[in-house]
Amino acid sequence: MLTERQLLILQVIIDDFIESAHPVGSRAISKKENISYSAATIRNEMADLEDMGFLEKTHSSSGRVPSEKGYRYYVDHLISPVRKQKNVNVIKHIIQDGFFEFEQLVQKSAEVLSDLTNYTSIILGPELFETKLKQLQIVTLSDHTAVAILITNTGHVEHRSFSIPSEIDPSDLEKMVNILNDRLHGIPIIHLPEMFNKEIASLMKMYLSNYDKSYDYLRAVFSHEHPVKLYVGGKSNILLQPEFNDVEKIRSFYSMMENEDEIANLLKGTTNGINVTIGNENQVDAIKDLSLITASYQLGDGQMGTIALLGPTRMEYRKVITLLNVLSNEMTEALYKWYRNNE
Amino acid sequence: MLTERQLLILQVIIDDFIESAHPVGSRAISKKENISYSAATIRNEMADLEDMGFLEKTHSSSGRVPSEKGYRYYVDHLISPVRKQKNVNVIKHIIQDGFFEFEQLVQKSAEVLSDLTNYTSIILGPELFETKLKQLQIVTLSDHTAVAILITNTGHVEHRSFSIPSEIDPSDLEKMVNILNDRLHGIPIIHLPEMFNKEIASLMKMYLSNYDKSYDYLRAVFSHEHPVKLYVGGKSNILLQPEFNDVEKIRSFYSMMENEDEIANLLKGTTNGINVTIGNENQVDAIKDLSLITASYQLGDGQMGTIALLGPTRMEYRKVITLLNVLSNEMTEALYKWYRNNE
DNA sequence: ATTAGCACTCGTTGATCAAGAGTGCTAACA
DNA sequence: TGTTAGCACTCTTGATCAACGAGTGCTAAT
Repeated sequence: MLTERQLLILQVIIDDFIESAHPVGSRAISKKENISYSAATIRNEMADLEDMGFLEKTHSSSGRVPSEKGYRYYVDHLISPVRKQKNVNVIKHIIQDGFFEFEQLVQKSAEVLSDLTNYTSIILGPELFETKLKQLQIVTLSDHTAVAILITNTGHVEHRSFSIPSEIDPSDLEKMVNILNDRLHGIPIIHLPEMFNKEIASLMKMYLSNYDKSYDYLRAVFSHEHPVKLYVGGKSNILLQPEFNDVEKIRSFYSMMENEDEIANLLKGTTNGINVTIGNENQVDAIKDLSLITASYQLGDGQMGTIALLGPTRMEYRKVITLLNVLSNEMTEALYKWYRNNE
Repeated sequence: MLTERQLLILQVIIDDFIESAHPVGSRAISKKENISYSAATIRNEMADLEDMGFLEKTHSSSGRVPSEKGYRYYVDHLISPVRKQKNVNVIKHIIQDGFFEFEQLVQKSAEVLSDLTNYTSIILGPELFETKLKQLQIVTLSDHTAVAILITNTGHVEHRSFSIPSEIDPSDLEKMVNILNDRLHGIPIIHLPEMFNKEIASLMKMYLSNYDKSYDYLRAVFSHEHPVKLYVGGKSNILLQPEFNDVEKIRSFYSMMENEDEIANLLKGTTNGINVTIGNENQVDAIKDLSLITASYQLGDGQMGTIALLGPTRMEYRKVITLLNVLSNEMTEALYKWYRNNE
């Protein structure tokens, strides 16, 4: 168990290191306003904290650096009650500025978040558990081509082009759309793939040429795996962090960020509320020396999306957690207002 | 005027430097198979080439490095007639593998291009000079919200959500859509903004609430400025180039790449055919030490898009030019087939 | 329990030096 | 006259080393 004083010292050390990125020594700590002990005393405490695994040295006679365990303790116990930040108003302002589309709101939020923190922000669109198909439309562009448009009750629109075999009569196509609309209207998106497999496939086979591929594409549109869209902000902001002074690190970071699947994996399985994973706590290798903070937002009827910030383990946890809290609440509220009338 | 021998030496030096990224010395050149002169002779020629501005030294006793003028001459005169590359087949294969949508084709192409070269690829969607409005649809999601969908004759789909004032009757909305469709069908996209200003604005004012913003958004959709979409591939590939061993360089590169407007600016005003701009020939500051190679592709009736590769001035010009040639031709052809029937 | 003092450790910085790559120039050569 | 061998010179790179400073751990005094 940690004493009062150890708690204080640990907190001050981590705060200092988060700000300066330099190992912090006993003398520097003893000079802080709220510290009234001599450097020697601090040294003893630091040695103890190191024995307990909260601190580390970079070399035998260096100052101390928080270990992952240290950060973990800091996040769990030492972050003082969230106090108002100036930035909060920025976020509120952005969100309440009115928006006309989900995408807009999210993209903007991602950028603001990254600018406020200099970390990389990732926002995962809501998983559309309960989104329902509102309407399916097929617009023919010519005798041979058409575009299928799928509209959900939340205003999400997906579209795919495909070609029509020459044997087919446009009226047949129309008929098919009617049938599809009839059978699929109001069906939760998540159930569309089954519907396809069971009932619709045979129908499509009759009417569409190069059935295989058209089928695949339409299936992809309907599948709930696919339309989980990713919004990333400030990928280059993270380069401002001194941790990224190594080209090799930058490379591995960017090549991970180019792989959407991997990022989606990162955010998968995040629970409600704020969630912090530090360094090796992360499952994905590429970010084992980074920290990820996620927050979820709700979409009216329980659908969930995720906001996240990715930065060095030496992260401004306090600030980030506050911001994510505010943003997720604001987003939830704004989206609630926006969608509340949608069936 | 350059002598035969100087030409040969210049070419060999640039080829060597492009491959190795190291300043090349006289001894190394004299050892090449197709060179039968001694190092001393080469040195004399190199000094002359330097006097003429085709070569540079990194310091007083270093080997030579091509100057921008050198690269320019190399690109204009020394690139041997394009010979078949293995990679050509890769491209053909990708393109001819069939595609169902423009976006898919383009995104895939961008990735392949970047993978084949280890440079960053940028593809600018076609400017839709002659694209015509095929259909406009408004789907109501609820009493208060609706989504407008705009479909062009090329299968491009844009959509925007907006809110409906409570005073409006759905049938009125329907009426409005009918009117809009009536007036706008077949109108080239490029003319839509005027149409809006002149005729449609007053119409919308009657029917839509928060008219100002809805109007702005719909206008943005219709405007031809906006839908010039950008596809970027392999942003992290460029980090493999030894030129990018400096964190500051990487930062400036990435922050430019995050700014779509700036990239669009880069590619604006490119002419038909292949175009190479080297280093300071570029107008945009952020890439004054890079080279940009662009190629245009056609969309059936003369609409034009641009494919580009961005890399260090020490670029494999020969290979890149070949690839861009092939790809732009293949894209033009594929798009021609794809769109040929669209009205 | 705290702290002053001190010896010790280790990373950083800057100077020095040798090796190596490459040049420019001169003089000899075909 | 064009080409080449030879050599002195330049500059970068990498290694080595000493001085320095920040910081620690430990001991002894308060």
